[in-house]
Amino acid sequence: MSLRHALLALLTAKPMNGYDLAKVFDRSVAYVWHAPHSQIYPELRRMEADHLVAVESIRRGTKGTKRIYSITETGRGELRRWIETPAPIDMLHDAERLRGAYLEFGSYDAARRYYTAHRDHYELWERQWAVHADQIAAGDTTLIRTRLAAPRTGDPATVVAYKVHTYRGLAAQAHLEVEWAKQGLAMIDDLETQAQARAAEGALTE
Amino acid sequence: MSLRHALLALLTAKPMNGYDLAKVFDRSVAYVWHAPHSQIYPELRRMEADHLVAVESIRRGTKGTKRIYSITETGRGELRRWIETPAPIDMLHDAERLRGAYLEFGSYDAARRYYTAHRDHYELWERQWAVHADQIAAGDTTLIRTRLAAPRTGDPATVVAYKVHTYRGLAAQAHLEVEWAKQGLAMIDDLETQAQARAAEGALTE
DNA sequence: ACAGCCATGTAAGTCGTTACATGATTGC
DNA sequence: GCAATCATGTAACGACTTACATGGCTGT
Repeated sequence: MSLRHALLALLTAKPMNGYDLAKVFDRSVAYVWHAPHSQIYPELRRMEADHLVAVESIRRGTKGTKRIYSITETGRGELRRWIETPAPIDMLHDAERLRGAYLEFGSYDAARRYYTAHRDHYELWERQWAVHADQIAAGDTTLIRTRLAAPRTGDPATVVAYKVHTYRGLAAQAHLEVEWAKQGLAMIDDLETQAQARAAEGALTE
Repeated sequence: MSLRHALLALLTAKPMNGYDLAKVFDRSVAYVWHAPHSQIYPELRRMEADHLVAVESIRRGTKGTKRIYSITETGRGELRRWIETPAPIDMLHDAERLRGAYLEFGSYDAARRYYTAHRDHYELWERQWAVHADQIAAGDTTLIRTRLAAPRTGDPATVVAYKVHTYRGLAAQAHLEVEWAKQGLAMIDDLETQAQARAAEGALTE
């Protein structure tokens, strides 16, 4: 139900149609939860059926309609419930780490490619998360400004602080990932030279 | 396809039936990738259909049969391909972090519950990952011993090193999560007292 | 007129979750 | 005889992915 709550959270800033929601999503929530528009549209329909959002349809040309969603009281209640109710942390499904634990099935070069890609990936995300945290801290995105200006938003310092702490936390995690990958690369060099040394010794003994 | 590769990796140690595989899974791969037996049995059937594993059926009572799976050459090829081929890192779906970014929809106490649960969760996992890494480093699990004794296992030091580095990495990540949660708890105290101070000031001014 | 963005979807397939279901063997 | 554990599944549902599909509006 994460997508649902993410969309509700965005709609507390202001009413939006699916397209705008998808765009705003990509520049905010997507830093923790990715979703393509093909998932957003049907989810909004389901949320409408569950009365979490209300829709205003606007004609567009002869056939098309633009659907503007706004959060309902039921929707706000669901957001509150979502945070107030303790939620078990999901079971682990770390495909990346799984590959990392079984690199022995490939060559040393494949292992190097793995760690290099890992390092590059998290170097990128470290920057992105850090920038995003700074932007929120500075009130420097349209979304956060709209959100803080919206009625019934609680203490602005609190709203900002939770997000900043989350994204700085992610940046710190990413930093550790980068360090881990670099150590991995050094480790592979050691493993390979040691394996070669043993192979050479074995050849002499034979 | 992670489950598939995890099962193949386990079968390089020795042939096993679904039940044993599920048990061994829980004490090894499950530290990075969770799967219940209800997923393992059908997956093994599919892997058989794809010739990644071969089966020996053994009668058991009048009706039951025990199915012992072993990895085929095709299966070993698939493991190699899995590691040799660069794989894109999955899109982010971090439900826990999403909740963390939107704690403002609940009370300060709900936020405290969130961070407390987060801290406890990762304290547990930090210990588990660290212990698991140590056990592998010491060759102290049945699986790793069987694996190292199995034919066609490569350099034992390499096999062990990849896993130890992975699990120590996870332990380090978990440690950071714990620190992050503790900082979160301190942050909430600050936010709440500051919000109360502002509320009191507002009351005076009115 | 054409490109680029606005706008909304559907469809097929894969993977994972939770709950249900059944029977055999072993040790006490 | 009974409990624990061995052993193997099915079913319904929910969530996510990738690809396909269609048409409107806007500026040059």
